[in-house]
Amino acid sequence: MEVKLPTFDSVFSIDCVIFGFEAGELKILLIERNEEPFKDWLALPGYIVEQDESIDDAAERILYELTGLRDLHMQQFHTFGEVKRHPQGRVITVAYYALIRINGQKEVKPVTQYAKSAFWHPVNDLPKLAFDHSEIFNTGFNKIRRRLNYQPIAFELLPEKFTLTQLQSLYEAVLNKKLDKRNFRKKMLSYGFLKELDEKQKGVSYRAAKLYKFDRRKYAKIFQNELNLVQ
Amino acid sequence: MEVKLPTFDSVFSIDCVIFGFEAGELKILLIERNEEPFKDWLALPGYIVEQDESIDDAAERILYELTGLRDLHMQQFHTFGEVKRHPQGRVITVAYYALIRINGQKEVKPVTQYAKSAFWHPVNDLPKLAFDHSEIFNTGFNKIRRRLNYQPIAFELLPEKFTLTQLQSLYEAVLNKKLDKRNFRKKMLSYGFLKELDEKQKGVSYRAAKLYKFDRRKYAKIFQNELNLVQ
DNA sequence: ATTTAATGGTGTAATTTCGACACCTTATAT
DNA sequence: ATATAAGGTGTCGAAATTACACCATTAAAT
Repeated sequence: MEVKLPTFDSVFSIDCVIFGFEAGELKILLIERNEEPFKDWLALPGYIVEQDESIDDAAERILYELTGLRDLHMQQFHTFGEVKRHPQGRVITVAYYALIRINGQKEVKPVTQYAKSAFWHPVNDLPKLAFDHSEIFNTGFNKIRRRLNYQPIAFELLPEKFTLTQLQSLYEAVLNKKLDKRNFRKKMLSYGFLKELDEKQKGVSYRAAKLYKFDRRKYAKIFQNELNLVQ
Repeated sequence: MEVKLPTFDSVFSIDCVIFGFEAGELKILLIERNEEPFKDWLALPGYIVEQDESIDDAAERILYELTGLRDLHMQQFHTFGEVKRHPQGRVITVAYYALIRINGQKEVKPVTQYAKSAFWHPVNDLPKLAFDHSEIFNTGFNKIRRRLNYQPIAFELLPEKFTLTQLQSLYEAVLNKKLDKRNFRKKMLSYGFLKELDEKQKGVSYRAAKLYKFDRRKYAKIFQNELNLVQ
């Protein structure tokens, strides 16, 4: 049985591609839709912008309502405006991304009923998503893959204290290629924005690695703008 | 006397930052507005997206109507969605840029009455623009400045046949720094996508320079993606 | 015919960066 | 004590980058 739904005119919406890194894998946040169209499908967290909020504010609000996550540093990356991208009417959507630390984050959980659930899903094995969300994801993934090379975004995905091996495996996951351990360490340390801590990794059944911290102040001092972080 | 104007609800618009290069200077296309608000102000070419056209199509149409230019390769670069950015209501605008050859282009001239005139203006000396168009311009300028380093966009701004000095002065104008002549030539030629022609510059009162052409095919063969074009 | 003015066009050497490559060390579990 | 698993480290050749200065060519002016 098909449900007949009202159509509407011009609407702005926001869709979010939220990246996280866990167990050596890059993941994104998906929701299970609880509304037509595409009820029960998996989708990117997204919803409609209100009249009296900026799109940046809307992005924060919508992500919170659908996942319970707050205060992420979201960044707009592309606007999708094909006429038929939404079956019910003209919806132009501004896509945002954010990078977050999965560990230490409480469980993600929708606050509204528009979504049944929210969860992390590896980027390597994504199902078909609602609307044009697969395309939105691909565009966003390409953006951060490139940005990884000239902006220090990796550190937003790692815990505050991390090992060089973790950092390297994050680069390898995003760029999808193996990097040389010695060259990677040499280069990363040469920038001078990694602060070596007096602490070591805990709870591993092998030699514990030194922990490092990203020193945002030093980074800002060294580079006004940006740099080539890898090869 | 103040004119009272109707307000409206959610509206999408497009604004265009069209770059050109002439007489060693980088320029953009401005229009003189013929409508409230900001009647008589200078502004970026821009207007409202129709219900039944994609934003990419709208960008092409609007640019044509306001400047008479057609078939440019326009690219979206950012969406501006502050609540108060338009005095009459909620207008979210998607900004596009394009790079074009000014020479050989017929004079730019609006086709509709929304604009009184359209003309090229050097980027170094821009007046205050209507709405948030100064901010839109700055964002766009930063984008192409970065893109110049890894994509062959310079050739869209130059005539089809150009000298190495012209190419260099374009890079200098966009990056706003002096480059070394010998190193610049060495590097550009080393890529292998510049085709040396059997022709020379004409009409100059000094030694004529060799002309070159950008070989798009070779470029595509050599680089699947992109590269660092300068230092 | 000669000179002047303006830009065209070219090479080398020192330095830095990149990339390939392998082994010993340390901590834990058994 | 031994096995296991990852941590951590240096060198050398190749390639890329940077700094740097002078002669050549053309047209215009004299």
